[in-house]
Amino acid sequence: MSIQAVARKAGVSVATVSRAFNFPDKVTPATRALVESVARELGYLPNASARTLRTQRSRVLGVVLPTLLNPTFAECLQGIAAAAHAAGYAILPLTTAYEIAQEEDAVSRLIAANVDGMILVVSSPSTSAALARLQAAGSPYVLAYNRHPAHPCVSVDSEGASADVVARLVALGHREIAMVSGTLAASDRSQQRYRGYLQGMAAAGLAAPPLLEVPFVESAVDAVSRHLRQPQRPTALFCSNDLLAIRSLRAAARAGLQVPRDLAVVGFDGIALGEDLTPMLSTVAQPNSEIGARSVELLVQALASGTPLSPEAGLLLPHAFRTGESCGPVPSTVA
Amino acid sequence: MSIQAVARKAGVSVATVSRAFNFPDKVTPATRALVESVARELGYLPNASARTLRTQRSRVLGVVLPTLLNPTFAECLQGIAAAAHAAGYAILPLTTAYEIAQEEDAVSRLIAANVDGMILVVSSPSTSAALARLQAAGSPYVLAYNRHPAHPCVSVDSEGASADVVARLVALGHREIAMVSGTLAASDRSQQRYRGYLQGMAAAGLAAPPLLEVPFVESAVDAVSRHLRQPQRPTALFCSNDLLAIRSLRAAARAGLQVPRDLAVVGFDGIALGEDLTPMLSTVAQPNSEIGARSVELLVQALASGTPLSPEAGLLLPHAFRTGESCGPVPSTVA
DNA sequence: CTGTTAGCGCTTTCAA
DNA sequence: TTGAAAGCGCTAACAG
Repeated sequence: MSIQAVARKAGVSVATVSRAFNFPDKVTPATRALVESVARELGYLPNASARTLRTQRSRVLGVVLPTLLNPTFAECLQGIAAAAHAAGYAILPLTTAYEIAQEEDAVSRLIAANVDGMILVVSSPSTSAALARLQAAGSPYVLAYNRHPAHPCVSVDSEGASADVVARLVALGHREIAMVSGTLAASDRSQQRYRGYLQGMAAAGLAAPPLLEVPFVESAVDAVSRHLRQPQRPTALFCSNDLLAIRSLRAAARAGLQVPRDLAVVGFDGIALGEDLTPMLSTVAQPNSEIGARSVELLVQALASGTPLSPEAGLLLPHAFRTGESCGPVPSTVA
Repeated sequence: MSIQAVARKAGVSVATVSRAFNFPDKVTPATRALVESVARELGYLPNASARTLRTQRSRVLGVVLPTLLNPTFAECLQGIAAAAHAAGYAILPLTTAYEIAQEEDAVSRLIAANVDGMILVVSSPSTSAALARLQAAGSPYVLAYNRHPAHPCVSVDSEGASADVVARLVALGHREIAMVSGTLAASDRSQQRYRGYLQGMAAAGLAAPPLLEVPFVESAVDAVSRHLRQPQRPTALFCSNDLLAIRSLRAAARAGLQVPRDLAVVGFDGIALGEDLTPMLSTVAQPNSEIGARSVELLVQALASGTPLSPEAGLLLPHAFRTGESCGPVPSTVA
């Protein structure tokens, strides 16, 4: 079903049909009505590939995310999809499984797909070849969750938030506060969060125990519960993300510890599911959906104005400490 | 960066460049090497829109899902993406938020995007206008999770699995088994699961209490906990999906009930996160990723052979009862 | 206000 | 084995 068929059946030229769709007020109401009715009758839908080829604009935004299996990114994508739709853009999401090689591949595929711009969550902005390629191609983009002075980013102050978490735990009487993280090298977020933790500990005059780095998330429960069985176990666990926090909750149970009575657990991300757990997860809630939406807005705005996005255009969105039930005062017997 | 530029720089015709990429053995090794090196040098990437326009094939598969906020579908999409990639296809996922109008809209957009085929999870196959439109357009498609004799579907035996859950609960001594479900009308899966539950109850000679239908998932905890505070409360809850089961776990705690000591809770879906909860969720585990992957395979196969997919080509994949910790025998004081 | 036409980048006959 | 050229469906000058 092509524009030709519609034109023929309506007895007008293809240009008129095109105008009727793209610039409704450049044709007489009568023609427009005629074209519209014929189009509907024929079930005509403009061919996106042809339009893209001709206009050099696809009205598609590429999205590069680590994984959709972490609800954080699923929530973010939700926000991206909604905002993009509202702005008249479609999205093309690709996942990288936290692998650098896949980041590059994703960017290539998106360029080949003629996306007008991209929103990406990369592992590490400073070392990303994918970003270099993007900049070289002059393709507009925004980083989400990442934070780097040389790129436009939409994120929260992970470092500050993490330091704040430590301060809260300290205020609750905790002094043995350990941090649990996934592979530090896998994401700049975890590095920032760890840095914030160290700052918080230093600010409280506390010595930070070694980071409990859990390379394979699958084995997190084992690793953490083993750690919790040690005699000088921490009284509080600050986890680099909510998925890890959930596993830590399980690790605590496995080690015979009751949360929050025997152990405080705090996460980071603010996934919706955390609110449904028992105990409800205490966490640093990021506005995941909004991070996505604002990224889109920034990008769309840049696309409309033709101005490339400068790093200064980036946004630092507010986070909130979500007071759940997995975090309480240190037991007096220990304190 | 177009094929023209590569051709010019390599001193060959565009046809040769095209062949070097699409039919490497239709050009001499020397020409191929030349073309490849020039292309790499120039950073040439074939323009997908142009190719699609010319060949009438996009090598893109459309995907229509209710939401990515339910890990079930995120896991499924993961499987779809992997299988599609392996088969040389890209995917274009769209979510409908369980709204019929959005299903139609999604199908339209995917048709306009020239997808070669679609995988969809619809609300109800028998009443879906989106499916009717698809069939009219002659576009190949597979339904995932849905089950209907008139369409090719990849799913599990929800009904049988649900009846089996009831049988297991009965074997554990439960007689007061209630079912918790989202809006029944919103999905054929919940209807099948409810039907299976009723069958299971009937088979055990038990009277089924009224279905506890929770229209708004947000209020599930309130609704269920209220239900659990009634004097003649059930001793076991069969939840139509894992998200509801997680909320029921919370509702139980809210009602002062300990799981599984005072109440058994069983879910349906088998989301990965269920295994990390405490208590670990007992559930009917569907092979979510495989459901996606097999759907792709079916579709790709049909695309390759040019044969339209018949309803009989559908697949019924095996499910497994995942024995977690949220489900145990009925306490002797009650039995 | 409407029509004619060139051409976006690519693949694919058809000839050489 | 390679090249010339048509044309996929659409939009945007330009002309009328």
